[in-house]
Amino acid sequence: MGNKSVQKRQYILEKAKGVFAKKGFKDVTMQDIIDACQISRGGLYLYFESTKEIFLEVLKLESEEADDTFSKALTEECTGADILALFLKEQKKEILNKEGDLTIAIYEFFFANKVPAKENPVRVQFKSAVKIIEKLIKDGVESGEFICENPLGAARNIMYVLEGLKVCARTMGITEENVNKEIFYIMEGLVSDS
Amino acid sequence: MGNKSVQKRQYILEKAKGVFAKKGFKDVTMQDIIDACQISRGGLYLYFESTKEIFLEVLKLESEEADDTFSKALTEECTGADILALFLKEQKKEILNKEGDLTIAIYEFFFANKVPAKENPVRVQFKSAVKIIEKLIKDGVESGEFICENPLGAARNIMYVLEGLKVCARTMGITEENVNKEIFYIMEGLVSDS
Amino acid sequence: MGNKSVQKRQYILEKAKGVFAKKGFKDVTMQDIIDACQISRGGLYLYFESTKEIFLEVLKLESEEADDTFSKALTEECTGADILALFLKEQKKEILNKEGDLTIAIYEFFFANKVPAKENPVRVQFKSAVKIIEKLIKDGVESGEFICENPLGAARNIMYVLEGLKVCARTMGITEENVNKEIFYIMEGLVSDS
Amino acid sequence: MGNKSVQKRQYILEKAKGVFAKKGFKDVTMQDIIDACQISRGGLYLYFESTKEIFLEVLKLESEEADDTFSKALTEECTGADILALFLKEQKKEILNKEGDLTIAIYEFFFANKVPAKENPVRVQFKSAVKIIEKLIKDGVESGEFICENPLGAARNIMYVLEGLKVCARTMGITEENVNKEIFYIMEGLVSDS
DNA sequence: CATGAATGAGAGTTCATTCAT
DNA sequence: GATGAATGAACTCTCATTCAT
Repeated sequence: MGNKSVQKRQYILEKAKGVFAKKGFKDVTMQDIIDACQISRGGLYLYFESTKEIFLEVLKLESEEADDTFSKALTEECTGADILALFLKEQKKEILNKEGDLTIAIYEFFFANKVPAKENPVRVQFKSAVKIIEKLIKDGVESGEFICENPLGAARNIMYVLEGLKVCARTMGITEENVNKEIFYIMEGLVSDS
Repeated sequence: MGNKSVQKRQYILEKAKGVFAKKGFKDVTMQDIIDACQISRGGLYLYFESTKEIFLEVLKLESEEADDTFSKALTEECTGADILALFLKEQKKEILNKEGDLTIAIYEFFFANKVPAKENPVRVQFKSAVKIIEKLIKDGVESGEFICENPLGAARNIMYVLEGLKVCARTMGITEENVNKEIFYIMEGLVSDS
Repeated sequence: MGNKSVQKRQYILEKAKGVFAKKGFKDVTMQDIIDACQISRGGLYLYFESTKEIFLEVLKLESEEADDTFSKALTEECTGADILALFLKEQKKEILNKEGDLTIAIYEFFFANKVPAKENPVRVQFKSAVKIIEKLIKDGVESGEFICENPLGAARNIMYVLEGLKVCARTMGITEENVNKEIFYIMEGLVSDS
Repeated sequence: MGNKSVQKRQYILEKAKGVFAKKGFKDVTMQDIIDACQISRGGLYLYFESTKEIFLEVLKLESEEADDTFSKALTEECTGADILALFLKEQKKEILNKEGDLTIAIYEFFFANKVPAKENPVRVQFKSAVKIIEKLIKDGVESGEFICENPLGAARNIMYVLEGLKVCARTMGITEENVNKEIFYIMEGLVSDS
């Protein structure tokens, strides 16, 4: 149902995003969102009927924004290596930004909610990132910046490392230096090959 | 507290482990553990006062067992490459074994409970694994099986990839083939270097 | 209040009647009636301020219609026995028609809402039915169709039996045969007297 | 589960019975029963999980008690006519006792909860009452106190009249005189037959 | 007149935690 | 030591009722 005021809906989703960023998924109650939005119980239920529904909507918004950011980056005049470096820098921020992004909430949610592969936004985003990185590496190889015999394998390796860093940052703690080292290791592997 | 019967304590921890493996951390209630152990409410509280405490004790047991397994493997007469392959095979099993190990519980727990680095068992285990892999690679290089200029970097890379695979397996689903490809990519990087 | 559009008022009452027939009285919410009428919340409150008020209005309409039906039957050229048989046949239908009439709603309503005897529509209808049946029996006696020393008593007995059948049909279930037997027992008592 | 203290269970059922007698079935909340019992929320849920379950248990108790009363009456040395008169007197009390018995609650409950015929306690009790009345009439006929060609029909007629009286008493109000008249009409039909 | 978003009281349910036995 | 009944805070969800537009 294309219910109620669109602005309020957006407003709720924004506030809810903040809550999920702060508390993950499982600990978030409708009450938390009510408090964050300063609205009434019934008011919230008018728009959404569970934290699950709200979370999925938040994710939808997020992925749209992410797509925009990515497209913008790609349209700018840069070499593959530049863009990859930029991408990794962004990822570094995300990896280290322990409170304030949805990573933990996403993990918690998808641990508990099995979603068919094709509709799984995490998977979709992962796969599209792999593809883009592969493309960037290929560009870099063509322009002579990179040396790489298996761009797809390298792209996947990069994505899994980033995912590993993200989860380690949130379970065991990680320093910026740790991340730098990994990124350096990755770039090194692409630049020289000996 | 050197409390009560040690056997019962162990018994509770074993049963609790099964519960955590099945339900993660956050969804586990004291009642779940009571049911699994077939003991009384008060009986459980006599030994532990929260799921958190129980979980940490379960982890302690786990890491001791893990250490044992590792040591045993290392004492056997094998080349570095063999042991690494064996290790990766074990990891593969763990990555794909989506239900029945503590991975999700561990993630959920450490997302929510920040533990000082040195006492953080996940971190401790991660670091020790890195060290061992580094050693194995060095051995492999010495024996001519591997070519690697930066064994520590490679070891860390491997561990982050494995962590990435583990978390991806539980959030977006992963096939055995996916894991095989990643492991192959890693081994390939160690064997050939061109 | 000679409020607003009379048509809309009637329209709401008709739709509401359907809702009460389906759900009884207590389970009906203003939302149910809103949905049935496809009008707005505020729109409904403009005409009625509670399900109670709506229900009483629905009953008023009903009893008017019932009176009409009865009068029509009485004006037709029939013997008392014929009309009584016709009346009982109608009652049989009502007794067995478990979903789709207001019986349950009426019971639920008047269980909870004590209404002064003279204004109580159920009572009014009951008493008028008794009077009519009494008249029919007297007619039947006069014409030699019936034998009955106490027409008023018989009329009351008939009405209580019918009421008993109605309530039993809705609490314990009743077959058509059960009803037939009772009606037969009643008619038998009027026809023969031995 | 043969849970917890039997006394407390009985205690709750007794108090709950009072609540149902006072408020019917649908209006009774768990809170009402909590208040009546002066126990905690969780305490109540320890024994019962819904008003429906509680109500069914209350009914069970009731029917056991009713059976006892009946048996006792039957074992006493009385003629059929005496016992029938006694039974009708009891029924009169029940019919007029508008607040304080479960009649309304029973109606409300079974309007909304269709129960398989054989398990339906209302039906069971109704049928057994019919049988007993039939027996009493037969006894009366044998001893010459009654004249009746169709004891079963008469018994059913009596039960439906009583049911009708009960429901009318609760929807439209009924005086003791009304009930007396009906009982007199019934007894009259059994004694004389002209 | 009419709309429907917004409110908040209140019902249902679950669980960590305590404590008398 | 061990038991499990009892407590009450916290959550989810629903609805009658109001009110700005």
